[in-house]
Amino acid sequence: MKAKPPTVFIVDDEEALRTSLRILLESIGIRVMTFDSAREFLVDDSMLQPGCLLLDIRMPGMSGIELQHQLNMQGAIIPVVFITGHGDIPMAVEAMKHGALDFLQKPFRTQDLVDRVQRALAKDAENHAALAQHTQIRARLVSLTSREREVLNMMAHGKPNKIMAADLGISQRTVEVHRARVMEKLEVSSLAQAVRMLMNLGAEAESR
Amino acid sequence: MKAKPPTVFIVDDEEALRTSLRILLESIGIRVMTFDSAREFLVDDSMLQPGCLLLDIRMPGMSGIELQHQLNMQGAIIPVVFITGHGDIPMAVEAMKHGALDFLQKPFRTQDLVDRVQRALAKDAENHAALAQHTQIRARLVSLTSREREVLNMMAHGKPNKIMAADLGISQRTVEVHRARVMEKLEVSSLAQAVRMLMNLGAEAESR
DNA sequence: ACCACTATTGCCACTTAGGGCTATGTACGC
DNA sequence: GCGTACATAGCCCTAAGTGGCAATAGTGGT
Repeated sequence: MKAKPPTVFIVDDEEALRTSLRILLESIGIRVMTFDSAREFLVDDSMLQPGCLLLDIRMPGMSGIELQHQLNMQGAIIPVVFITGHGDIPMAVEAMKHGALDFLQKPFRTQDLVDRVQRALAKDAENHAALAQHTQIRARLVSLTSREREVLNMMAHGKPNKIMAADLGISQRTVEVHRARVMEKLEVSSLAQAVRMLMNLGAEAESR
Repeated sequence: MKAKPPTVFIVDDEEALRTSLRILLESIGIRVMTFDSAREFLVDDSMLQPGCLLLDIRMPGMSGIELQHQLNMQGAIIPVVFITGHGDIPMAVEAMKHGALDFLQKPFRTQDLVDRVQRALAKDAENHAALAQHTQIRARLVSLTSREREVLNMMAHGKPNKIMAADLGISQRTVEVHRARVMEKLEVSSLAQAVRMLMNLGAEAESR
C-alpha cells in the first residue's frame, strides 16, 4: 500500500528540549515534528499518521495526561511515551494504565530515549497493520444489507440453511441467495474463511 | 464446577502491615493469606488459586519485582498489585509494563486499597473463566491424533475434502472419516463452531 | 499371540450447499 | 413513471458433506 515514513511527534512547551530531541532523533534518521502545546498537536491530524508521541506532562494549558485521554477517546492508536521532570508514581501508574507505552523521567540517557522511541515505532507499525486489516474487514461488513448480516451471523453459528429459513420465515432458496451474496461481498470462498474474518474483528476488539 | 472462594495473598516482610491489611480485608468478607517472603509464597501453590496478590517490593531475599518475573515465567495469571513505601517511577513503570494491575504507594487510603483489591479480584475471575475455557479446548485438541490435527487445520482454512485428500495423498473417504472424528472429539456439530473454537485459542494467545 | 488404537478405503443412501436462470413485489430517489 | 437496490422464491442440476456398515493393515503394548 502506502509506506509513509514514521514520524516522532514531540509535544513539549520547552523549546530547548524540543530542539535537543529533534537533533538527537534526526541524527539517527528519524523524522521529527514538534509542537509546543497539546492543543497544537490536536488540531493537526498527526495522531492519525504513523509514528509515536513523546509527550511532556506538565505544560501550560492542556496537560499531557489530558491529551492522552483525549487521544484515547478519539480512538487514536499512536503509541505514547511520556517524558517528564515532575512526575510522581500515581501519575506514572495512571498513565500506564491508560495505555502509555512508557514513562521516562528527565534527565534520561539518550540511549534510553532512542530505545523507547524505536520500540514505540515498532509498536505503531503493528497497530497500523492490524488497523488496516480491520478497516478493510469493516468496509466489507458495512456493505452487507441487514438481511445479509442476519444470515452471516447465523452462518457463523453453524446454522444450516434450512434452519435459517425456518427462523427467518423465508424460503430456503432465499437464504441461499443471501448466503451467496455474503460470501461474495466478504470476498471469501468458504465458510471457514468467513468465520475467521469475523473472529479477527471480535477477538481483538475484546483484547486489552 | 468449583467456585473456590477468592483469596487475597499478601506478601510483605512487615508483620504490622500484613496484620492490618488482613483485618481490613477480612472485615469486608474477603479471605486473606499472608506470607512474609517471596520464597514462602512460591513454595505454596497459591498462585494457581483464584485471588490476587498484594506484593511489597522491598523485602529481604527475593524482591517483589523478582517474584513478579518468576510468576510471569511460570505462566501464572494471578493479578498483582504492588504496595510499596520505597518505590520510584522507573520501578513502577517497569512493574506495570510487566503486567502489574496496579502500583500503590504507602501510605494509602484504605478505600483505595479496597477498590484495587476488588478490581484485581474481578480481573482474576475473568482470567480464570478464560483459562478454564482454554483448558477445556486444549484438552480436546490434544485428544486428536496427528492426522486429525492436519485435517482440522485444513478444514479451518476452508479446504474441501477433495483437496485435502489430494494434498495428503489419501482417499477422500478417509478424509471424511478423519473429519468426522475431529468434529466428534471437539464436540461440535458444525464447521463454524470448530473454527470459532480454534480462533478463541489463537486470538487470545496473541493478545498482550 | 492378542488387543487397542490409528489409518486406510470402498459402497451406498441421504442431506446440504452452490450455481444458473427466471420472476414477482416493494421501497426510494430522480 | 422509471431505474435501481433488495428481498423473495421456484426449478434443475452438480458438488460436497454425513452416517452406517464392512474390511485391511501397521504399530505398540500385555
